[in-house]
Amino acid sequence: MVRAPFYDKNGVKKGAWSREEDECLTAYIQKNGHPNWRQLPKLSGLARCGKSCRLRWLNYLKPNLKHGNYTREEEVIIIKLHQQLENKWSVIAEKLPGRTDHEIKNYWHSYLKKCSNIIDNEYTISELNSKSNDTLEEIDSNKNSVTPQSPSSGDGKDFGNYILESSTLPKLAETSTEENYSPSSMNSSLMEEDNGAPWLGLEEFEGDFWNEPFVLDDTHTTNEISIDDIELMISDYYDGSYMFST
DNA sequence: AATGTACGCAACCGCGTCATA
DNA sequence: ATATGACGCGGTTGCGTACAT
Repeated sequence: MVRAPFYDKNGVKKGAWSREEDECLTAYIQKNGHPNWRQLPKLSGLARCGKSCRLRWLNYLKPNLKHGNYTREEEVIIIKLHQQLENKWSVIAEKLPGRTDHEIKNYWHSYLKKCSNIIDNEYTISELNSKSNDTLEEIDSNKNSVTPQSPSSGDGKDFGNYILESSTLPKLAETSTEENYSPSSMNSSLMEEDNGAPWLGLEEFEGDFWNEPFVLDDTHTTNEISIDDIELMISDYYDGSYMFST
């Protein structure tokens, strides 16, 4: 799924990271931190460029990162923030604990972009929050014409099996071999339990997310964030008075 | 069963911004 | 005030997987 490892003309390794490299990088950073990414490969003994090390650490090795299993709340937040902020992924990521701009960006391009077309700027965040079921059924019928697909199932076609077959953690547990290993397994003990099910299969998806008034569910997010918070954050962002913080 | 196609994940690349000398 | 280096962000690309034909 990822690029095969190779060495460039300068002897710098590119492509997929091995387990040994991940362990080396993790151990070094946990011991020494990362005051200088450019020097880090030399000091840690990795044949990578600093940029690559930084990317690997921030997006995959850093503790407490969540992978996959986006909650509905997270998805709606991403869609609505993107509607207002466009491609400011780092800003959006700050409001989703455990998510990285990189992952959100990928998720957007692979899946949410399609969902956002359904809402398509017709509803404000507050409107989404207060829609009656009748009105949301209208959105639902529009949604059916778009036929969104599963984001994490490899090919996006087995949507109905999303939770059963592509839920990230169980899958990683099964495939954490030398060849298919994922660093997420290394961090599993550090990751908070992910209760959130993005969709409960196709049938429940159709009758749940799109038919129920949007209510942020605190059980799925570590940072409490309300609809009002989002709108305030967006308006403050544009007038320069909002300081994004975690 | 073999081949083609679509898609997602993970990595790389280029450029803008910031800090420092 | 300017030059340089490092970092961070957003866009793009490559490859593996799964479904369709």
